Amino acid sequence: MDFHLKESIGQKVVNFCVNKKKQQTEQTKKKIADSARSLFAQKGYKATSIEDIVKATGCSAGNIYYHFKNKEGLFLYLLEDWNREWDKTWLAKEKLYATTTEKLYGMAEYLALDQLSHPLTKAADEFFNNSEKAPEVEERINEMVKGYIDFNRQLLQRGIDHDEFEIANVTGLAIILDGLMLGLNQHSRRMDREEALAAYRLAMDVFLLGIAKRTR
Amino acid sequence: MDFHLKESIGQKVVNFCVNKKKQQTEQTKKKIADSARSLFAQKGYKATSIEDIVKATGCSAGNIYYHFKNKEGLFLYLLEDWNREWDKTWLAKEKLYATTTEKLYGMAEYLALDQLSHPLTKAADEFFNNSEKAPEVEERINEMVKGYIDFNRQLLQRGIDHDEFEIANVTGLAIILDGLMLGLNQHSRRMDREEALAAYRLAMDVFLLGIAKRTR
DNA sequence: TACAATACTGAACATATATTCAGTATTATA
DNA sequence: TATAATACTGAATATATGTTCAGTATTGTA
Repeated sequence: MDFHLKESIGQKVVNFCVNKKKQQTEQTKKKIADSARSLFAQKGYKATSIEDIVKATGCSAGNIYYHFKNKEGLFLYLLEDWNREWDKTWLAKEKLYATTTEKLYGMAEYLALDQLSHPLTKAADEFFNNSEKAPEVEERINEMVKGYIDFNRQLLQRGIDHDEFEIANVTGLAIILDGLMLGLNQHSRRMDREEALAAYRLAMDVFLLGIAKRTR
Repeated sequence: MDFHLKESIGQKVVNFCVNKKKQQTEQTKKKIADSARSLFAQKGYKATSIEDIVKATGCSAGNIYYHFKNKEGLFLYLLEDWNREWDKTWLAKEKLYATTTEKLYGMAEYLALDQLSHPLTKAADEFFNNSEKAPEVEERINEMVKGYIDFNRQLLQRGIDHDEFEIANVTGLAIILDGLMLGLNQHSRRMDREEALAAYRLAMDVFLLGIAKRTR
């Protein structure tokens, strides 16, 4: 209405206007991400087409490619988003456990439930194992795997420092722990909630007994 | 040369002729299976096209469909062939080990090496996790998984009978053992021979300590 | 030799599906 | 208000690829 107002407030108005575009972008990006996540979870990576996402979001194919580099990029975004979410949730949850042993049981429980409510894991497996990916994507995946291993390694190291476990090869066991969770995840798809929880707990029982301090 | 000879020998000649066709079929089927196995192992399931197999074998697309129902059927054939091979090899190997503990270490070692030399596992994972499969195929896969679990269950049960382990939930542990091997398999793809062997051995160390009889 | 069954060919079919791009609409800037 | 930047459209592109089928060649049968 009054253009002098615009100038008098200056930067603030500009920021507001810029934000309106940023806001729109964020909103659209989120809408695409949410639909895509749900579809990937239901149908898997390959089986979910851009067309599917177009139908689910109501926005055009071109718009998806405006916000994401390509299908791979969209999926990577979801994976990284998921990792961020995990870090956040875990950081809050971790404090509730006193010992590393308790933390590991807590992690197992969370994984059991997260995987059931969050079947993106299935699509992730498909994506990780699919051999037709760009080198940069391969690299990004390697980093993610390294991150998971490192997470376990640090957890186990703290357990050693607190005299809970007796471990010589920490990295090796970090890999084994990840492998155990990874393998169980596949089996948990054929289980209901209670079975999955029991399986993860049992796995952790065995793992912990396997690395427990021995009484000589 | 002499048509009377044909008649005088009778059934034998007939069989010989029938065999010539059967022989041809077997030979072609094997050629296709071998090429396909190698391609699936290199490129993965989805990434290997019928066209690829056509080029590798030198026979036509139609011929592949003459011998196998479709691409899924061809892959299932390879999986079942692999299972048969495993059963045979294991049956021979198993006798060399006295205790179940030794058998489990033997199994781990074999899996570590087999998976390296036999990267069909990667394609198998892709295939198992792919959600676009016919119901009958799904069923066949479920049976295979059941078979793997049952194999472990029997192995563990024998260990219990011989007082080697202390296990309450045999089936649960059979699943965990399979999951452990499955998860390790994924990681072993990023390892060389020695690393993989060490990882599998360490995993079995932990697993066995985790289910060992306790001294009270 | 005539007929039947089996083994095989390869082009055509059907279709799915990631990606681009010329153009339009909306919003920011001066 | 004019220009630039950003957000978006949707049809066209490009192409890959599983599967079929009419027809041919080889082998078995009587």
